[in-house]
Amino acid sequence: MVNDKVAFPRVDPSILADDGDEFHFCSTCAFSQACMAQGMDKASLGELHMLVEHVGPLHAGDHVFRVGDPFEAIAAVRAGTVKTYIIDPGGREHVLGFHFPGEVIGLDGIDGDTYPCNAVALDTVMLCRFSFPKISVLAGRLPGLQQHLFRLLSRDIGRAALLAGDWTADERMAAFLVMMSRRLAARGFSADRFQLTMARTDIANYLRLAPETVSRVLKRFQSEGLLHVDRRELEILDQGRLGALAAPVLWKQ
Amino acid sequence: MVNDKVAFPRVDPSILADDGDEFHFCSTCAFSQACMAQGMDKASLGELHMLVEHVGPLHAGDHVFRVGDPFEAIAAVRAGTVKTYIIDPGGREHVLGFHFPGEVIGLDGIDGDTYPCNAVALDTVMLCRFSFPKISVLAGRLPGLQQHLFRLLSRDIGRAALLAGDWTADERMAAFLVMMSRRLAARGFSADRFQLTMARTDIANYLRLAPETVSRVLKRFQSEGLLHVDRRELEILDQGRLGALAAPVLWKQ
DNA sequence: CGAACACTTGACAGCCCTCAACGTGAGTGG
DNA sequence: CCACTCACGTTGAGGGCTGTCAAGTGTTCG
Repeated sequence: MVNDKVAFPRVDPSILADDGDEFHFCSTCAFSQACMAQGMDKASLGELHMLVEHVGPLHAGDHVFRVGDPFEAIAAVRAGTVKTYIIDPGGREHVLGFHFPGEVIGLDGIDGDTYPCNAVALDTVMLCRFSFPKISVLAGRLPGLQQHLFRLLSRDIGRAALLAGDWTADERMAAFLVMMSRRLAARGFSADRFQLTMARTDIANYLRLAPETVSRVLKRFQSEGLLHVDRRELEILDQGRLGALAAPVLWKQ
Repeated sequence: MVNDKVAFPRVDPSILADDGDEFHFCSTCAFSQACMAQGMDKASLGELHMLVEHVGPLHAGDHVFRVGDPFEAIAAVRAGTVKTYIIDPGGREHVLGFHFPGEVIGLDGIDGDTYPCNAVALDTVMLCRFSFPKISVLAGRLPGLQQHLFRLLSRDIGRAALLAGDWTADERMAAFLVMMSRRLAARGFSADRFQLTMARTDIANYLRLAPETVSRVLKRFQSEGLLHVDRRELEILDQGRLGALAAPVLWKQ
């Protein structure tokens, strides 16, 4: 059974992470990166910083928020992997996404007053939490921040395209691995060697495939020399061919 | 061959529609409805109104904007149907959505400085055009408007879910018809009788099915008494059963 | 009237899901 | 240290849905 602890509504401010402090954003933060790049001045960054709360560590199975929890904040993942998912009336789980360091969760709550999905830690997770009412007010005064929020939202609309097409199992799997590699590389992790922090069942659920199909495709990819996989340890051996397989799916990005 | 006229960048302000004027929003406008409902005051509405340009009429095949056009504005559909689509490197068309009166197009351009898709009129179309730089500045001063823009964006994230699942052809088709019925009904049109303003090929492309499958499913639905279809004229005879078929797809909405 | 296009109908095959059984590793308790 | 358990993952057989290919029908428009 999964851990029932819900971490988001009950922040423990005494537990702070080590690479961000009162005056420095963590180096991987989705907000500071984007804001800096867009020329937000130091004062603005400072104001943004006032809103942040460090949350964690959460452990595998801990929930960040659940369906129906009041929508109060969005959060950037600092470390670990967060899975967002919903349970349909038939009891089947639908995985909406995986969120790696530097990425933002909770955006889809903006349309309502409660979260529309569950978010659970897959391993040890650290978060930066931003109160949405406060960041919203601040966005009214800082055009750069408003623009950034618009962009984060708009970007998520496009990301869904990976799942929207009627791709084959091979194309879906290749695209999933390439995207994961790119997203991790963008935050300074290795593009060729990383952990599949989620279960095969989760990958299958995300890609709308059967778990058996995920197994078979991974095995065939390995036999074809595209990659080496041992349990959840993955090494991509041929980014070129894997990218070529994924190309029809990812041509927009 | 489709008409190559591109209407959006070259507005003809002399052509105005008849149910909205200098001082009144058209009754179906997505903005005025939402803003009123959220308690925006008359003065704010007036400011918003200053930004609007009426565009049209466009005719079937006219483009509202194309991939790569500079992103300058979003628009609300006042009359007719707009199809958004992209062409992949293989030359295949992917239909992203159909947009009926009262709905907004162009939102996915916010993430960049050009439109990421094409938008074409499927029949006679009237639009209300909002300059994005201007509405963006205004949003900084009017929290209600900013909130509304956030919600419009966030809502589109959810809408993609219709296509994301691994539904059967029957479920997809039923969900498509139910959604179309609901959206038209929300703007005052009949929920039971309406025109399929798009070609079978477009529906197939949108639902990621083969055109032949769309044909077969519609025929079977008719033989089962769910609906009556003659060319592009559609009548839903059994909303209950159609809704039941669509339920697995639409349970969130 | 002819051509182009949209749509329909039929035959067939392939991909992937389902069902079932088995293998494997981590954690637990004796 | 070992046996046990359980979840996770793998492997195999079979079938159904839907895409592809092909041909035919109907409609619109020049």
